Amino acid sequence: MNLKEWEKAFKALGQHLRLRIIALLAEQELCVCELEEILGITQPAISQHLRVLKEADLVWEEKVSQWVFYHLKKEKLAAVLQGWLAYLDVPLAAKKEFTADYDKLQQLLENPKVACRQPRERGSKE
Amino acid sequence: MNLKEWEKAFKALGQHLRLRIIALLAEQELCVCELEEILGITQPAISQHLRVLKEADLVWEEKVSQWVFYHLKKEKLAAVLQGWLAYLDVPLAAKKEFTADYDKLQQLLENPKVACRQPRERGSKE
DNA sequence: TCCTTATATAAGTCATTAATTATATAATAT
DNA sequence: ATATTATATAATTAATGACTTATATAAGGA
Repeated sequence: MNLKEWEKAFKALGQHLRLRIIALLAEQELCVCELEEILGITQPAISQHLRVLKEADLVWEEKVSQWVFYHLKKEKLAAVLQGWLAYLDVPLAAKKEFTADYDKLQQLLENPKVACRQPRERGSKE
Repeated sequence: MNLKEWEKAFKALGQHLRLRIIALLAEQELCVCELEEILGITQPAISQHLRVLKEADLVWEEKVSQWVFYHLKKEKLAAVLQGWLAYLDVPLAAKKEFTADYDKLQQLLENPKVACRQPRERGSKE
């Protein structure tokens, strides 16, 4: 997982209809026409939401004759969410995508140019 | 937690700058001017992203003289993400916000009007 | 074959979000 | 007081996103 993938996944989750779709697919796989019935929105709207979920790799599709059944990738979803929490426990210095940010932060903390760190040393960096 | 809160939290997480801010605050609390330095974007942009995170209840602010230090609510974030995963394990019938959806789904499954469920009974509802 | 059903994609519109510039507020320092 | 620094809010614009209608594709049934 990298930042871009997490962003895409969280974006996919950040929409009420898609959260509903996920909750429904968590119960069982459903085809587009069933989601249409349940959710009461138009078929293209559903196809588009499903595409967003698929591009975030949170669902997979199974074509059965003329129908397409969508399945939730529950393991993947858990890996994404728990993975983000675990990632936050990695020290900033060890986060590959944050080396530039880490360097900037070190400068700020070590350099007495920054007034907000003067009076009493704040924060956990001693 | 309810659907609206989850939607708001996921929306707040679905943006690369906010993910970066969260990763930085996971290391230690930072004031707006420090985030400005590190992220290299304008101060109002940062304030606005912090507001989104605050409205999703993922950060808290500590005013120290003229500075405002932002802290990550890591426990809350974990509760949101793990809570969503746990919620998905609740049977649809027991999800209070999904009773209408559940009823619709039952109709679909019990009613032989729906062609896609005819050939072989698909899905886990037997 | 032709018609119907299921789904996807395209194009257009409207709403939401992100970023900028400008301004307001609050605290400190002179 | 006045000036400076830090932050927030407002207003505007630009970019995304969601939804609609229309159309394309694919499969099955008459």
